[in-house]
Amino acid sequence: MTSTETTRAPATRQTWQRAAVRDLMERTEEFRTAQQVHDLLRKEGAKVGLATVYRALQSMAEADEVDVLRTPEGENAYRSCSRGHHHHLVCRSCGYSIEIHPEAMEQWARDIAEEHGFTDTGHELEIFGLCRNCSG
Amino acid sequence: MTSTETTRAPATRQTWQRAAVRDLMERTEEFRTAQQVHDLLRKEGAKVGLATVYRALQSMAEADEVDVLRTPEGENAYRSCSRGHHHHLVCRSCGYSIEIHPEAMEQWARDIAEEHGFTDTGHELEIFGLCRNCSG
DNA sequence: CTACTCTTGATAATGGTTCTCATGAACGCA
DNA sequence: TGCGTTCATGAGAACCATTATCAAGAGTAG
Repeated sequence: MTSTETTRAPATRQTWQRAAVRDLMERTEEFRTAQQVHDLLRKEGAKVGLATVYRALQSMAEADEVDVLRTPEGENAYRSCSRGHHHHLVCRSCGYSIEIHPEAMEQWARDIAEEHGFTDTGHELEIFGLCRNCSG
Repeated sequence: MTSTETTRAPATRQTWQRAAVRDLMERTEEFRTAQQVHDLLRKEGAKVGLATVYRALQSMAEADEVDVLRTPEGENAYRSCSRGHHHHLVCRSCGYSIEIHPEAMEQWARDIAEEHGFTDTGHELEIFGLCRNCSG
């Protein structure tokens, strides 16, 4: 908070690696794990380190540029998403997913929590199933 | 695969280790990880192996005797619970939790999924917050 | 009691994620 | 444009929860 206008947040540095990760994420519809992203980038010829992919996805998640989802296997999966809080309907076979915005459920969750004296609440909801393609 | 009527399900054998785990779980209200259960048992003087605790909790989860919950840190937490499908309201500070039975939400989740052509759906919902004690 | 088989448990292996740290690249500034 | 500071990178090690291994021990049926 100095008087000069140099008070900008450290602002993550712009590297081609981060750009590559962002670009890849914006080109795909499905959830991808860090390792998958890493593999895909290597296949495209981008020699990006695994740790870097992890870091990039992490900071993108913090910036709400991608959504994080913990798979039943315990891996973190990421997908580029619209801003704001929302949830997903995910195909457990192919990973195809749809964003859902359950305002009613959100309100209900808050109410339930408050009824029991809980504060500072958040929630996580995932609906899994088989999409039309995979169930046919 | 003999022809004799020995085809009964193996029926988990009754050991004091499994009994100890079950007993401990029934005495607690909060979610516990396998490692916590293991530590607690050792403190009580029960020399139970870690792998055994994992196995016991796993089979109890399959039998719906305990609920499984994946913590944000990626660990599995277990808590004895009533039978049937339900969700939890969990204090992120002390682990105190309340079962919730959101029939309305369940129906809504099914509807959303079907609307998008998804079949064989399931869902996971956890509401986290601070309980009265921890937020005071 | 015996025999058979499942369970146990110490330890190794697994696998996703994070840490380490030397090297290299970005950015601010002149 | 050149310099220096500082942050990002990446290869590999470390971490840590969980699972597999397998010999030894305990349950159970007969």
